[in-house]
Amino acid sequence: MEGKKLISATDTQYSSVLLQTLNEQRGHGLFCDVTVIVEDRKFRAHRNILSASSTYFHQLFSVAGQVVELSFVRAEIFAEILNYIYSSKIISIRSDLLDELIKSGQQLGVKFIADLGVPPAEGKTMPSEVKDGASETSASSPAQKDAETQVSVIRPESQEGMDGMPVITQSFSLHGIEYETTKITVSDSDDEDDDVIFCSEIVPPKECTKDTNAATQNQPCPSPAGISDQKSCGSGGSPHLASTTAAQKLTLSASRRSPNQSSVESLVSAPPQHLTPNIIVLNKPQLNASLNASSSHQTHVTPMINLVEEKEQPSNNGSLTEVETTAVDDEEAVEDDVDIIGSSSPGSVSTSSLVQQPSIPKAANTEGSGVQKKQVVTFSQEPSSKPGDFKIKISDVLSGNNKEFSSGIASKHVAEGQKIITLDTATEIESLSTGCKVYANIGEDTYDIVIPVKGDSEEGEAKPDETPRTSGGDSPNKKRMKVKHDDHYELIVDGRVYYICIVCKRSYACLTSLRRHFNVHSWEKKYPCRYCDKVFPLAEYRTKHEIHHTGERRYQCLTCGKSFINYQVVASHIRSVHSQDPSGDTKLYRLHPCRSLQIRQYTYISDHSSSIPVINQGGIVYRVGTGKDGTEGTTSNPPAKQITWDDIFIPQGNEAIFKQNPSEGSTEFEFVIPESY
DNA sequence: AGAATCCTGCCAAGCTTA
DNA sequence: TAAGCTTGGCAGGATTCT
Repeated sequence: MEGKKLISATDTQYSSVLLQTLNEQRGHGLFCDVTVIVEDRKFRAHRNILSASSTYFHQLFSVAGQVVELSFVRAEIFAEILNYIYSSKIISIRSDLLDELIKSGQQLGVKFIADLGVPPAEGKTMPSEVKDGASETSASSPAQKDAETQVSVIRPESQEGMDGMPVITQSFSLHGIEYETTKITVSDSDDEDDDVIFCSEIVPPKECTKDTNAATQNQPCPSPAGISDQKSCGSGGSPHLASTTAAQKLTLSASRRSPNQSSVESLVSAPPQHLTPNIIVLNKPQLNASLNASSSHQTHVTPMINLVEEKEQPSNNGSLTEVETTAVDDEEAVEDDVDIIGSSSPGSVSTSSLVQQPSIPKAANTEGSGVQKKQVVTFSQEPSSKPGDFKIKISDVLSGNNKEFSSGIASKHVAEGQKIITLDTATEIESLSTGCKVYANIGEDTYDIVIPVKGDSEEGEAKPDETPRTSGGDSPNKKRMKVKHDDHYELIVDGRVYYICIVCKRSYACLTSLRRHFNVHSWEKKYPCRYCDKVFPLAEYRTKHEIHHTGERRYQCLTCGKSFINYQVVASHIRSVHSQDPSGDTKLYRLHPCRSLQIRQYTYISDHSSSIPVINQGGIVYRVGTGKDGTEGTTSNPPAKQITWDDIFIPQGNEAIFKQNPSEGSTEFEFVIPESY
């Protein structure tokens, strides 16, 4: 059959064209399905691309949602990395950024960039020849330090055979060159309509003082086999993909904290297998912070390693300094319905790790040294458990002696004693949460986790309210359940439930408080000042801020009649001038109604006049018909007549027109602050 | 030191859903 | 229509900034 031939054709341009097209799409935000938040910038991208280019993203996207936040890389650097990912080029990056770029590349598992850190043999100069070999030398010492130079780094296609090693072709001084050629300005689109899921991390990456083995970083589909390659970074709590063994990680996080790693326990990386983190390290939540009503952003590492879920490496824990764990079924260790992932240093990508938030109370800080303890937890799956419902039982928790904390070092709240959990972890937890992870304080600094009931996962994903009372309506598609509210964990301390922000680990007694707080992370809503460019994550912040623009003085001292801008000032005035306690039983000040902007968009001013003023988004006041003409309640259809605030605000004489002062009667509320953590 | 901002428990009012 | 949820204001304190 001589007539039949096999013909092959290769489009040599295809890959580059494809990449270019993708880059263009990225530039237009087209088909972007992930938003990476770095510092204040949002980068839209395609998760497929990122995951194919970065081992970090590969793991991260196994569990993360559509929005991830990176805290270990600067926006400027990430932009370069992203440009590389979408263009295969690094063009004219300033050499003084090279170190950082390389480091970030390592952390993100972008092989090419990470390999730039392989020190050239000559050290200082940027050789134009191909570097080679996956040297294991320190990545932290990339040679170039000249801040005045820029370096163009390209990787000629002809170098394919070089196994991906970067080729630095030029080194020259071009300080003035703008590197915008390939820079794509990703629109900071506020895709609030996106089903945005926030994934954040507050843990600064640990320095990887040792080198990461560049040659092994690029594992698009990391497998356990690749894990060991990262061990070299262990001492530094290595960044990306550091898949050290559990023991290593624990040892790391426990015993070694890089100085710059404020507050944080290193995160344990998840196993490469998607959706199945082997290890979960839970740091002590910030319960103490909020419970102590003070949060200071202090660095410290609370020593807690509270829980480790480990898989297939049971033997590793033998050397643990802090925790011993037994393996637990890893199924759903990170529930896939949790789209909010606290992603820490890259190593923790796919874990549902809890990270010590940066703002750790001083108390927690100091206590660190003292609280460190071994904790032995074992997990058992109760027979009655539903699949996926893992109970954690404490077989032994070294009882910490709180008294030790009262030593000088110990902070206030520590001195006052930590609350020690007394509940039966498994049972109480089970009764309290169905939709989210639950932690229980199982020791003075140790919290436990219960994996969400798998059976509920279907609907649990959309279940906003995890409280058990959501009895009825199991319809998975309840409109009401629209939002994924996996923004918190529940922490049970002595039977009391606290809501722990999944991102920063702050604890809240009220879920609403947490929800409100969470916008600080997600920025799902923004509250811009109408007078300046500032934007606030909470409406109240904006309101208070705007007061400074308007100069409005709503707080009036009843004793002398002076008006002040806020409570603090009037309270201070009352204390200092009148030597009285403003928070006492008798009202010593009057709060006049807000004159400017505090009327909700959807509220009316309950005036009896024929028309009702309404504030629209811009703070403009309109009148709308009172009738049931359908327009009421909506501010979106601004009716004709515009009025001013003075039209609706009656500059009171002295009689409090607004008796309504929610604070009245609310000031006596007893804040049950759970012990003095 | 004072101002500005942030934090968090609580509340009330409006909105949504069953 | 009731219950649950969302939103935003308030108190009172803490923290950060100037």
